[in-house]
Parts: sequence; structure tokens; C-alpha cells
Amino acid sequence: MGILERKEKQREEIRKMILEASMQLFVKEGFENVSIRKIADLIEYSPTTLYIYFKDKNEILFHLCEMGFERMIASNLALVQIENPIDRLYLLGENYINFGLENPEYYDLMFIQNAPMKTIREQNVGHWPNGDVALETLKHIIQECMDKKLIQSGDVATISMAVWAVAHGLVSLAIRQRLERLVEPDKVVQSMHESIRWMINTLKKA
Amino acid sequence: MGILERKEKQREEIRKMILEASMQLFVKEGFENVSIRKIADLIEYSPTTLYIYFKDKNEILFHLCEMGFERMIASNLALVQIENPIDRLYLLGENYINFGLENPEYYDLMFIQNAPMKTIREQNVGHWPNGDVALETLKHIIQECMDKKLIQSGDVATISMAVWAVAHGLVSLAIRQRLERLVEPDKVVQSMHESIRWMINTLKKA
DNA sequence: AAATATAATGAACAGTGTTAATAAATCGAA
DNA sequence: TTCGATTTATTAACACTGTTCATTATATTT
Repeated sequence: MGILERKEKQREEIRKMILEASMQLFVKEGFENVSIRKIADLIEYSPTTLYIYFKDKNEILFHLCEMGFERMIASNLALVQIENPIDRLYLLGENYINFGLENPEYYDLMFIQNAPMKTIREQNVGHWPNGDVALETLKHIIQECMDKKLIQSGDVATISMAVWAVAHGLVSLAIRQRLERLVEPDKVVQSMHESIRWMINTLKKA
Repeated sequence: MGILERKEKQREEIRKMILEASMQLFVKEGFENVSIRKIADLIEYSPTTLYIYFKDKNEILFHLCEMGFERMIASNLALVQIENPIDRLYLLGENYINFGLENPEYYDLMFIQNAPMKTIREQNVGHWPNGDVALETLKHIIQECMDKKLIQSGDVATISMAVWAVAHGLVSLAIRQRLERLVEPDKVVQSMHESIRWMINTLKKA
């Protein structure tokens, strides 16, 4: 059986090579410049070889997306040290906005592009490993706030959705240059943080 | 001088032809299927001719985008008949969500894609005709609510931004299939409307 | 060593936006 | 009206894109 194992390991290694090359292109040249041919060039394989290891480009993008979520989850490590769930919620929102503004290409892949979701629907049978983890984090904090009667009670999913919507709305409008038409460019970031804080504030009072 | 006028009219007519063909492709085959060559085929011109009438594809998409805003503005005609600005705000939010869900391709172009904004930055010297009209509508209603002390007072732009962010967050997550991971698919639309109503409610109380 | 399974590739398909060079049509002035 | 200049349209090409098929090379099993 050792031989099959080794083959599987080799296979996994080449998959990793492909993903690392994709990642390199992604961070250095941006989302638009990740192409099958450029990845192949970088690892010195022919473009067709990539199709032995991945079904299509969407699957590669899906994995880049998952790595984006890993980064985001890592940026939230400090959360566990905060005992008050409301304060945790504030920091989560702040981190979310900062992550989006600092990693617009990742954010794009994670929350805007269709490609990764196509792979989830076609292959992963509906499972979204890291994405679901991130959403669980939000729901869990909201639940804890509700349990401790720090915010109004209600359907956890619905309230999580509203909070997420504000954060995502702000970030996605910002990175697509839509917010500048409403607020002076140099005040956009500050206004975004105010908005999200205001949102959580009203959850408390209501 | 009449001769220059006629030429200008002819020029404008071909521009219209191009845009109408683009529109036809756009509504029938979707955003992804609007290509220079397909447009050219439809009007029976060569692809290069389009570059005499438009700088690039972005400029064509920009005009499709503007037409999307016209549709959206048209869907808000009923607003003027509502005297209470808060009720007008409720309807505006409802309309916004319905428009996004019913015209995801337009919505994409208007609020998600980069292409139209590139044209605005490169050519229109920062002016966004219909887009700005739509934003003014929102700001005007918020202002009126504040004047009549129906909602908390504050910076109009900032509060408008927050309201817009919720609405856009909901719609864009929905049309990119992200909301289904948080709320059961058949409850997504209802939850969206609840969220936006809730948002406006809190503006009242606060 | 021969047969089989796996891995890798070259060439090609069918498209994309865009540009430079060239041909056709139209217009203004001599 | 003819000549030269300008505008308009086209052909061909560049440099890409994702993806597939038939073929070759490599490695494993019988």
C-alpha cells in the first residue's frame, strides 16, 4: 500500500506547487493576472497539466479564496482574549473592515466573485470549509450577546445577516470606488468605522 | 453650419445603434456575453468601427450602467406621492432590494463592476449623471426626515452611507449566493426586507 | 520483457479587447 | 469640377484567455 500512499503524496505536492504559484501571481500581480498559462509558466509545466490536478480555473480560485479566509481568521485571533461578547463584536467589525481595505483582492474573491461559489456548488457538495467557519464566528458572538442579554433577542441568523450586510456593504462599496461619491474621499475610512460602531450600538439599545 | 449638425446627428445615431445592440445582448444573454465582436455582428459593422464611436468597451458598459440607473429611477416614481419622508424611505429601501433581485445583471454593472467607474474617472471628469441622481434621492429623503425630526440628526452623508450599505450589502451578498449560507434559501428575500425595515426603524427610535 | 495504467504535452478550438495599416467615402477649397 | 484633405470603415494582426483531444513519455504491474 506504501506505493499508493507515495503517489498520493506526490500528487498532493504538485497540487501545492500549483496553488503556491497561483498565490504568488495573485499577491504580486492581482486577481486579473492569475491565468492558467502564467501559473504553468511559473512552475515550468504545460498549461494542460493543471487540468490533471484541478477540474478548472474556478477550483484553483476556490482554494485561493479559502486561503483568504485563513488570513482573515488569523487576523481575528485576538478575539478570544476578549471576554465581553459585545466588545468582541466591535473588534470583529473593525477587523472585517480593515481586512477588506487592506486585502481588496482577497476580499473580492471571498465575497464578490462568483467563481469560488461555482466550485462549491459543483464539487464540494455545498460545503464551504473556511467560509462557514468565519460565519460561525459571527453567529456565535451574536448568540452569546443574546444569551447574556446584551443585545435585543431575535433570530440569530437574521441579526447576523444584518450586521454582515452593513460591514460587507461598506467594504464592497469602498473597494469598488462607490463611497467616494457620498463622503469626501479622505473621510471614507473613518465613516465606515463609525457606521459599523453605530450599527452595534443600536443593537445594544434596541 | 447645418452640415456639421447633420454629421453630428448621424454620429449620434450610430452611437445609439451600438448601444441598443449592446443592450439587446445584455438583457438577452447577460453581462458576460456582451462582447465587441457580438455587438458588431448584430449591427453588421466591423468590430473596429466601434472604436470610432467609443473609446473602449468600458465606455459602452458605462452607458449600459446609466440605463440601469434610469430603470431604477423609474421604479421609484411612486415615491413623490408619499408625503411622509419616513414612509418614502421605507419604500425606497423596498424598491432597492426588489430592483437588485429582479435585475441582477444591471445591479452588477451599477454597483459591483469596476468598468463603469473607470470611464467616469478617465473621461467624465468625475461626473456620474444618473448614479449621482439616485444618491441625491436618498440623501434628500434622509435630510427631510432629519428636518422634520423623524429620525436622529447627524451628518446626512454618513447616515445615508449606512442605510445604503445595509441595502447594498444585502443585495450584493444575495446575488452572489452568499446569503444562503446564513439563512435558509427560501427565507432569504423575506429576511432581507426585514433587515432593511429594521434598520430604518432604529433610525427612528435612536 | 510486455502490457497497462498514469502523467505530461503540443496543437488546436473558439473566443476576448485592442491597434496599426489600408481602403473607401465624403467634404472643402481652388 | 477636379484635387487634396479629412472622416469613416475595414482587414489583418497582436497578444491574450480557458479548455479539450490526440499523442507521447514515464512509471507500474503482470
